[in-house]
Amino acid sequence: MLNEKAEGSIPADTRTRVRDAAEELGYRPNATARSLRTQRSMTLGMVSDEIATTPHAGPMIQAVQEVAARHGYLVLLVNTGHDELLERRSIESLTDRQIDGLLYATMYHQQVRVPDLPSSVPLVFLDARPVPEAGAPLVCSVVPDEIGGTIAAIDHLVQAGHRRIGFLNNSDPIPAASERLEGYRIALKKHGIRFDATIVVQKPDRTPTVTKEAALAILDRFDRPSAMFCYNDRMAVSVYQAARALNLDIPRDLSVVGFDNQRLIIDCLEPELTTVQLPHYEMGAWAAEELIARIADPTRPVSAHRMPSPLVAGKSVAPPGAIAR
Amino acid sequence: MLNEKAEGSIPADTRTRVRDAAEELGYRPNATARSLRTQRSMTLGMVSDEIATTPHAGPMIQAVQEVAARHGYLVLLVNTGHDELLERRSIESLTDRQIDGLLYATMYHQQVRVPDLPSSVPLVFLDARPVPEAGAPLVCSVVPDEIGGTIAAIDHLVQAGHRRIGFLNNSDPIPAASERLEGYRIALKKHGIRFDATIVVQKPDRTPTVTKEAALAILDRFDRPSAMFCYNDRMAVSVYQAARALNLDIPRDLSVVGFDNQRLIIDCLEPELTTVQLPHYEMGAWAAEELIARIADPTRPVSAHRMPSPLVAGKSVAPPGAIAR
DNA sequence: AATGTGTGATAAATCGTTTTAGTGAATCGT
DNA sequence: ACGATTCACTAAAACGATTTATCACACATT
Repeated sequence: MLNEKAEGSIPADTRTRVRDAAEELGYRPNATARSLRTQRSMTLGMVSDEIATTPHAGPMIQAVQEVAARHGYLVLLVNTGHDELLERRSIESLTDRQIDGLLYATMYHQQVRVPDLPSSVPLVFLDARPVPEAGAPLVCSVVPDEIGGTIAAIDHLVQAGHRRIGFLNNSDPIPAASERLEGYRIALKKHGIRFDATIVVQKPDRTPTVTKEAALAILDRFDRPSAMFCYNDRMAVSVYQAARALNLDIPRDLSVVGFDNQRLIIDCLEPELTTVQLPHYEMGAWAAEELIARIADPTRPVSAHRMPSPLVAGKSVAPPGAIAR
Repeated sequence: MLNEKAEGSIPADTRTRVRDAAEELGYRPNATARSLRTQRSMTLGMVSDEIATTPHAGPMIQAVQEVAARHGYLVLLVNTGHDELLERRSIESLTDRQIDGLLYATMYHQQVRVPDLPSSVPLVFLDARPVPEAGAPLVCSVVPDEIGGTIAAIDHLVQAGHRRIGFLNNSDPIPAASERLEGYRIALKKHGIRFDATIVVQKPDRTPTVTKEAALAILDRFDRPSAMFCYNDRMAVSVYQAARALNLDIPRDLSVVGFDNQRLIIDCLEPELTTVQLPHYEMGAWAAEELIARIADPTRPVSAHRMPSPLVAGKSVAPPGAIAR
C-alpha cells in the first residue's frame, strides 16, 4: 500500500493522507521482512584483506560507501586479514545475509584466487585481479594503471631534461612492482635512453634502513643519476634522507618522484614531493558502480578496468644541475 | 532441528548423520529469515563522520570488526560525512535492518549530539562524547585519556631535565585541544613550573605553513624553550622544519614530543619522534565489547571510559643543552 | 488400575513484508 | 441491455527460519 507501484490507482488525497499518517506514527518498513520476501537485501558485501595496516583503505571504502548510498545500498564490511578460514566464514556469513553483491578488495594491487561463492552473487575485484588459472571464472576487476602512471612519471622527468634516471623499486613479487618496472623500461625506450641496471635496485618494502642504504649506494657515486623514481612515497622518504646525508639538495642536485600521493608523507617532506596518484577513490567508485550495474543485469560482459594514475606535481623535480650531466 | 538446543534428546548418530547430510548439500540457514523471527540480526551498525580524510580510521574499524567477528557479529559500516540528513537517513536505514546495536564513531575526540534512535537499540559512542545537555540520555562512550597522555609527555620531558617546555596546540574548540592544554597545566604545576603564555600558542590544524611560522616565532628567541610539546605529530613536523631552518639540532638543541603515533609521519622524521599513542585500536575494541555486552544486558550501567594514552619513546628527547638553560 | 507427568515427534503459528489470487462492482463495446 | 473486460479492493499465500502448541505414548505414583 505504501509503495509507489500502483501509481494511478489510488486517489491522490487518500494516498497523501495515509502517507502522512504513516509519517506521523513513525512507521518504517521492516527491511528484514522485505528482504526475506523479495530476496534482495539492498546490501553490498565488502571483504578485504587488511584495512588498518595500510593507509590506502580510507578512500576506497569511502567511495564504495558513497556510491552504494547513492543507489540505496548499505555496505557490510569485513576484513579478514590473511586468514583463509576467516575469509571463507566471512563470505558465508555475508551470503547468509542475502547480500546482493560482493566486492573483494585488497589493499594493494595483487593477484588473488577467486573465492567460492554462490554463482548467483555478482562479484567485483577491487585493486585486485584474479590469478590467471585455467578454467577460473571470469570476474570483473579494477586495478591502477601502473604502467601508465610510471610512464607519466618518467616522461615528466625527461621533459625536465633528465636522461639518467634511477629506479628504487619494491622486490616483492606483486603486479605493482613488476608493472612499474615494465613501465620504466617502456618509458626509457620511448625516449631512447639505455636501461642501466646499476641504477635500478629492488628492495623489500617496509624496511626504511635497507631502502636508505640502497639509495645511498646509488647516489654516492660519481656517475649518480640526476633523478630517482621510487616505488612509493615511503621509499622516496629514504631517498630524501640519503640525499641529505650526502649533502645533495633536492631538487637542485637531485630530482625525485614517488608513487601513491600519500599526503601524510608528502606534507613531511621539503620540498614537496612530486608523485603519482593511486586512484583509490576512483577505483572504489568504479567497482561499486560496476557491481550495482551487474546486480541489475548479471549478464553484462565482464570487464577488467585499469584506472588512470595521474602525475601529481610537487616541487621535487627540476632540470638536472651541472654536476649530473 | 539443526540447532543445538535439544541437546540430549536426539540420538547422537542420527544428529551427526543429519548434520553431515546438511554439510553435504551445502545447506546454510537463511540469516534473513532467522532475523525476522528472532528479532536479532547479529549485525552491528557503525556510523562515523569521516573515514577517508583522517588516517585514524583503520585501527578503529579494524578493532570493531575483529571483536564483532569474535562474537559472531558482522558490521554494517556507514560514513555520513558531516551531512545531518544523510546521517539521519543512514541510521534509519540501519535500524530498518534490525541492527542489534549501534556504534557512533567520530574520527577525533569530539562532542556530538545523541542521534535519535529507537531506545531499544543499544548505543555506544566511540572517540566521541555526548554533548552535556539537560535531559540528554546517558550513553556509553570511550575517548582517549588526553590529560593522562599529556601528563606522561610532560613528565618524560621533565625527567630528561627540561623546565622550559613550549606547547604548540590546536586552536579548534574540541575536547582534544582543551584537555591537552589542561593536562599541560596540571603537569607543569605538578613539577612546580610556572605557566608561561609566551611559549604556548594555539593554531588551527591543517595549515602547515601557519604552524611552521608559529614554531619559528617561538624558537627564534634568546629565551626559546628547550623542548616543544605538540598537539599532534603533524604539528611536530612543522617544529622539525622550523628547527632545521634555525639550525637547531634535534634532540641536542631541542627536544620534541608529538601526539598520535602516526607511523607514516614518524617514519619520515629524523630522529624518530617521541610521541603519545592515541589508543584507537583499544577504543574500538572496548566500544565493540561494551556494545555487545549491552545487547545481552541492556540494563547494565552506562560508563564513560577514558582509554590510557601511553608515551611512545622515540629519539627526539634528550637532556637540554647548555644554551637553553 | 487410574491418574498425572514427562517425552519425543509432528503440526501449526509467527515474524512483517510482497505477491498472487479472488471478489464484487463498475465500465465498456456491440 | 447483456456479456466481457477492467478495476478497486480484500484476502490469503509465500519467504525460511524459530517458537509454541498439539498429541500420543510410556512411565511413574498413589
